[in-house]
Amino acid sequence: MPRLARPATIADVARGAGVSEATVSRALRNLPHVRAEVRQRVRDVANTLSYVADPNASRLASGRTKTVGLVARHLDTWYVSQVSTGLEDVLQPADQDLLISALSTPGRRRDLVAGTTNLNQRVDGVVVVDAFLGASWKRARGERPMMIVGERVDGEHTLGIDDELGGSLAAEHLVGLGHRRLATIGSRSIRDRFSPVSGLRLKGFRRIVAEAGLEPAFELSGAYTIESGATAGREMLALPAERRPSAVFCLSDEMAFGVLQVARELNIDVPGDLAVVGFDGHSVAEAFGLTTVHQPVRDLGRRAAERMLGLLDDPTRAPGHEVLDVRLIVRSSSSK
Amino acid sequence: MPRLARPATIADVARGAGVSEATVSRALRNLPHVRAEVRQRVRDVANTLSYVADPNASRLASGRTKTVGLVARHLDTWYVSQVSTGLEDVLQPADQDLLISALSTPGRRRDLVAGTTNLNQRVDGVVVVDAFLGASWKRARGERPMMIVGERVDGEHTLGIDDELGGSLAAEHLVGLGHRRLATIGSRSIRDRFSPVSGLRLKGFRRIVAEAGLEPAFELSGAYTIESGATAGREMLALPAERRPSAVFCLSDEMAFGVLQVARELNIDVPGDLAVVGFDGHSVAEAFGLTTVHQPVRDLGRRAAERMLGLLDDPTRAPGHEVLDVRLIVRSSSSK
DNA sequence: ACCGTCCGTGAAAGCGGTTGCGGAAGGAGA
DNA sequence: TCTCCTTCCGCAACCGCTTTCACGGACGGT
Repeated sequence: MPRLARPATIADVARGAGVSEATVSRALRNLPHVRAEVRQRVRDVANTLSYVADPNASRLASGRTKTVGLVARHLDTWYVSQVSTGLEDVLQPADQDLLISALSTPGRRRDLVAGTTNLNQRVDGVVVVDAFLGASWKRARGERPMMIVGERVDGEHTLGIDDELGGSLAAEHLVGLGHRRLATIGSRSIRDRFSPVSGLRLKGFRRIVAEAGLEPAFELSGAYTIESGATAGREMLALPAERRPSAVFCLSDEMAFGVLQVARELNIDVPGDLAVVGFDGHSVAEAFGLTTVHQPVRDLGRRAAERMLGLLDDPTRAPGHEVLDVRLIVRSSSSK
Repeated sequence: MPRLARPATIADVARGAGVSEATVSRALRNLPHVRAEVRQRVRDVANTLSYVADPNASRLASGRTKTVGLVARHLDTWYVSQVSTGLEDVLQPADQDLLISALSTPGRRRDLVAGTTNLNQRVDGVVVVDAFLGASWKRARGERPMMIVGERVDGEHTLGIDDELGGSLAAEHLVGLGHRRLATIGSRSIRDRFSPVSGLRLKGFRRIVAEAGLEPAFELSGAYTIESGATAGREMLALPAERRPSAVFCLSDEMAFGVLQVARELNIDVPGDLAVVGFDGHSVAEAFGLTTVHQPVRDLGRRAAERMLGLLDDPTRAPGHEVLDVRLIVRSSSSK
């Protein structure tokens, strides 16, 4: 059977089943007011013609796109790729497309508003990840439902982890091991551009450290990349051994990888001379024995998709924040 | 100025500029047969109304979707995420959307045919990555242009690296270091499901090894994941030291990570007791000092997108295969 | 001057669905 | 038997844009 040059249209199905186009439309979408027998006949005809409604026509007519948009600063990070995989896990079975849009491409850098308005008429809802909302978020949302992953914003539909708890878990672990000279890498200030996530992780970390009567010896900034972790690590480890921290908490696993790299280069024993704790539960963390605060990133994506589907169904659903579990995974980078 | 509840339509612009809808359409798409003065006036009106053509209406009317599809077996691999980033690099400036579709979601597993037909009427062209084509590829392509990344298929538009050369680079390096007992991890047979890429890499490796009068001591299979690398590594390293290989070539960096993990667990010195070479140029390979055959994955994505744009412009363009460079990056996992 | 071109523009017919509205058929209640 | 609902289904009006075709006027050539 040769492929039809042009795919079948609803008119073909209607003709084949001896009903009107309207009835075909209703039958195939499981709308009421169609006799069971007719519905089945329409289905059969549609099947043999391998008819599928043209999504564009359908979108135009109904106004619904059956697509959700994902906007992120960067697409090539582990975190974003995990979230989008989680989204697909539930979106695909629900017959929803996923349209991905980065805020920064080599050429230009767009803000969140531009990024989401770019999605106008293309998506029914958007999930925002790894793109912290500035003052402009209200405009950004526009008319359609929006889910925010990784950040808590009151009055919005958000989803994330308890970052402060995560930071405290790392601190408890290191303090419990007897470390007194502690460092953090990630973000110097609570107010910088990586807030609020960094701020919360640091807050939790500092709280435990303070309760132990200590204070962090170093607080280095970092951009969550391997490279920036290495840079911070180099700065930190250039000090003479007695002034060096004995343990470092990196706000992302990738920065921790950078630190491990530098430690290896400088022949500094991990965990003997330096204990390292990361944050994320990156898929290669286990391979390198990195102790880390694990967050269920793929599950964040799944859950975000589920709630998005709910919102598409009923946009008036009350906003709220949902928290998924974090846990510390102890490996050889912090204790033998 | 409050946001309009309903976005402006082409009729609004036409009215505002005192021309017909047809002229607006032509003016805004830079088609000929519009007086410069009129074109500018239309642009201005469109701007103040912040009018953007509804993509669905436009797709329906023109038949072009301005979207390219990406199909892959899995979305959460480093390779795919790099390729898609490269695609976005050039697609976004060209005002093309990228629609991503996985062949395997938790629920179901679809074949390539189902995967691409799922994209029917949604995309103008599809790029296939990490999804080796079986006998069904002819049907899979359907009507629209298709770019294949990472595999060479005669008569198709393909793009990749010289996998055989890559394998030989790894072998030359290890043989040159004096290793005599060599192992490979990746794919036992040239005919298995990871062909043809694995087969070519192994072929290149074996050729050099044979030229040195040797033959691989072990050829273990692996599924390109960290986990499978660890499994193979455990099997290989369980042997007494004198029967163990002194060097291993992993067909992906992630498998190499698994091997490094096991080596660390077993206190086997790398590279002293075991040299490890990977393949890919994974972003964390440097952090862990992994010697690897680097392939320009993001560039593969960029180039694939460029050629796809060309194909969309002129689908009759002659098919062909294009090869990007690989190079060996020597790090501490193979030599001090 | 006359005619054939070419340019700029508008009218209108789709593209392939969705949906409000009304009519016909059939069953329930009086 | 006669209303009055339901239930099922078709008619036709969109949805917002693209594109073919026709037409008037300007222009160049003879």
